Amino acid sequence: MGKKAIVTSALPYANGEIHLGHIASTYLPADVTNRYLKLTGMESYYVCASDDFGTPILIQSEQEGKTPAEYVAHWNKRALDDFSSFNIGFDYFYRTSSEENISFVQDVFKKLNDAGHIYEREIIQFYCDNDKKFLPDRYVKGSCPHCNAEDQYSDLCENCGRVPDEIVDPKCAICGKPPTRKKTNHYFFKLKNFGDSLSRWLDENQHLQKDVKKYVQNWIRSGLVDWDITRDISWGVPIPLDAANGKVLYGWFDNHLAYISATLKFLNDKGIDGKKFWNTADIYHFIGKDIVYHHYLFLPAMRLGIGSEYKLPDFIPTRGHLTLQAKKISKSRNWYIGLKEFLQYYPADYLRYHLVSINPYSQDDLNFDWDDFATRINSELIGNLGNFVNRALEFTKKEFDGKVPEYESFDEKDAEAEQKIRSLAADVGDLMKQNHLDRALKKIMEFSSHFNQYFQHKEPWKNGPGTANCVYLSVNAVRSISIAILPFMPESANKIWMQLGLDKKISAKWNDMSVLGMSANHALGYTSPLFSKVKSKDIENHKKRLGTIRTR
RNA sequence: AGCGGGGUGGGGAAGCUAGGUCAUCCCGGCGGGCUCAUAACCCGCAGUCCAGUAGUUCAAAUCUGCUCCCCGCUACCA
Repeated sequence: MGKKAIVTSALPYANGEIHLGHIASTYLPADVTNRYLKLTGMESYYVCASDDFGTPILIQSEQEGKTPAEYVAHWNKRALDDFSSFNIGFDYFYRTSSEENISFVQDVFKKLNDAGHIYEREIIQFYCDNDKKFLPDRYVKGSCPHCNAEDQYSDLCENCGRVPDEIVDPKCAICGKPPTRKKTNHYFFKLKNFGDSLSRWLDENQHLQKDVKKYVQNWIRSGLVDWDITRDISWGVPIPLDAANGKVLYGWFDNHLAYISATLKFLNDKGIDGKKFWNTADIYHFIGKDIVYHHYLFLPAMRLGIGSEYKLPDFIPTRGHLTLQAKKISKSRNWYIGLKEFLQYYPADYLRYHLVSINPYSQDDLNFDWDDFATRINSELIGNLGNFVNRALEFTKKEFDGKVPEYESFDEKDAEAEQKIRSLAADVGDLMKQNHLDRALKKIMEFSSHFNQYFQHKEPWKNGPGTANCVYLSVNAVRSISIAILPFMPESANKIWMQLGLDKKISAKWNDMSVLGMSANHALGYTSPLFSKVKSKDIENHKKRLGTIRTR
């Protein structure tokens, strides 16, 4: 690991609210990682942006009678508000429709074009005379030529799972009228040119997940297809060629370039050489498994295509999708939970705790279950961690006037407890470095559990010999917990810090959690339980809301 | 159809990439303890021999083959 890092996560598409699925696979893991990296003393920045362009946004904004720019401005702000209330701590949140990104993208396009990686070809596209629009695949519906299922998108039949070569009885998805076919000139990116170099990059990068690599290598082996990067619409980055005649670039050509352009804007404004920083930093792109292709093929190919002027990613942590009550998330069936809604019920840290603990470092899907949520919060977060923090601090208040006692010589159990503190930073840190955030969090819970046992066995309430040691070590363990959970549950971490009578915000670094930093006679602050329990009656209500159509 | 991932005590999950020290963790059940702590916490017990089958091996949940059953993905769709 170097000293600098840039952390990004998949860009939220600016046409809807953030829900639990978004944060579970990308934003939360990225945020936890960024906070961890900062805590270890690295200069790490978490940069993100709203993804503003594309046909769905154009059509939706028209239907709402807004300009696309107004429309995306609304969702950009809404996304940032929601993320902020969930303590996703972006260092910078920008947008793909920014001037900086547009000119950066056009510059990349020109460079790729000059290097011979772009060519022009005439293709036939569906065109709707009624809506006066070319219709990309998602906007044509019809019957599947393989299984005859009706009302299928022309790019994928949901019934048989195959990709139709030629959809039967095509209809415009917007107005329902049959489209015509029209010739149009499109620009293509020669992805074929990059098969070997992509394959080599995948082999050489030791940080990428093995299963994802295998998946992508299979794809390369079966032959890459050149990539159509053109859209015949008005809302996008204009292709910087006279002959392009107002055509724009496909959203997936421009959006990931905002990782770079937003970073440059942010760092240059701070007076840092952004390009130099980028090329000497560890680059992390956190994504969900749905966009593996874009990040393991298109994105690196484009960076290779401009001579690796900006380095390729070191880490592309890829995680699975979230299901709700074991069923796929679906907005139209109201089978989803908006982030904003969730935060009206429970504190951000509850969700952060739960989502990290059920989220492995793999492409496996993870399931959000309301009962499981309640159990985990009540028995683990509160019963184990919250209880230990509270009992240790309360006991000190009651029996030692709120002051950390002087310790005496340690017995075997004390020595073992001290050792747990000494090794915590390394134990948890090892897992963090490997991106195993779920296991790291479990390690912290094990630590807390050990101290519950320790406290129980020492029976300090009987005020026998060794009581002072028990309290001294327990209060120190609370301090360790506070630092350790900072990346995961920043609010609770700082709350504990204050209860310990330290500053308002944690100033310690990661390794400080393995130091006995609470010395004798230090006075604790105001203490109170950190969490309150999740009630089963509320859980039942939350479950009922799923799947029912809400009126607003 | 192709590719990928799974099937572990009543429920939910680890472990399996480096085979033995593995049967672990949480919930639930039963019994006990403690009373500092949010009826929290601690201790103990019952229950699986790790989908099935055939192998490799001194040794397999962990490797290989086959069978059955689940699930996900499939390029311009974020």
